[in-house]
Amino acid sequence: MSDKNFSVKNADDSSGFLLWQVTALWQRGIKKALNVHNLTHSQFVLLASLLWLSRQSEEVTQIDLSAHSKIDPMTTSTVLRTLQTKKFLKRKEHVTDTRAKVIELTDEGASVTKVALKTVEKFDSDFFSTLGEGQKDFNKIVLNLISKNK
Amino acid sequence: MSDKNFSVKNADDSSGFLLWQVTALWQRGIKKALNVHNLTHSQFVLLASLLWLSRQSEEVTQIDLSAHSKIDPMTTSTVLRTLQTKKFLKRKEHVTDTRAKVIELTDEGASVTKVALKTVEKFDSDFFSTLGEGQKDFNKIVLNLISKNK
DNA sequence: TGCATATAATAAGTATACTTATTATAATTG
DNA sequence: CAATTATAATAAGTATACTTATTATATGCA
Repeated sequence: MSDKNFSVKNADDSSGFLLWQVTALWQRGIKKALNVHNLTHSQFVLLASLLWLSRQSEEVTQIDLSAHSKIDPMTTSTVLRTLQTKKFLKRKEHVTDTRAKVIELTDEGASVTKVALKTVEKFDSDFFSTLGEGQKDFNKIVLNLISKNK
Repeated sequence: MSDKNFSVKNADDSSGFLLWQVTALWQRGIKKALNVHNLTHSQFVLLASLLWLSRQSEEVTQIDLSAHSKIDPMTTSTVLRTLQTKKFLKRKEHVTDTRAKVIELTDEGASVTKVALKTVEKFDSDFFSTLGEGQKDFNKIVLNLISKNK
């Protein structure tokens, strides 16, 4: 069963493959959980980012949202327009920077986001519950990976 | 800075958000690394799965590849046709099950896969090197998450 | 055996996620 | 202050990743 083409005996020894698989599993779960709110995961992330950033700043732009959510600017633009169509947010002209758009949650958008936050937090709580106290270690490891690879 | 809508003080305490972010980082890196072979990550995963499964079985079908790679059957179908166009594999009629297609690597496909495997292993080795000996723990944790959530 | 059920593949449609290139405008600096 | 450089947004194009529905065929069991 050994093969010089593969450095590991089986896929379960490949951190990359495992990371990819667990994320796919997590994404499918989140997708189903958010389905009841008629939101995709990216839509939710941008809404939650907007809710978060709106607490500090009056004028949240698309690039602010892209930076905070880590969703690339083009995708951010596309998803925000979808969310505008759904009437969850408004995109206005920026007062001083005419290149930029100021994004604001509508009342409905804020409301949906807050409910969806509970859904996602519940899902995550369940998904990672098997880690128990080890969840803190998991977060530390992943944060380390992120900081070393960005 | 506290807000009853958010259960955590910041996004760095959310395992789900962290998982999503590190995977996005990993995916971007893999994408760039595989770019020199003119392969996407999904294409690579299916090719590597095919190389792997071909060692055990004469007749590897699309559903076999889907199950092994965890890529859903529809996406598997689409990606395999792209790989067929690239002449990296052939899709033949199954002898006994006429619903199924038998997938076989071409010589070029096998060759590309083997080189790409080295590229991916090198990338993963670098990406996870910061974990040091902790990589085994990481794999264990992730395997646990996968088995408990599937 | 014959039929209900399961399975393999895929068509069509929606929504990311990325790339490169473009437009418009800001900001910096010689 | 004019010229260069950087930035915000997005058009166009490619490739997943998923959903629901369909077609064809295989399989299990009464």
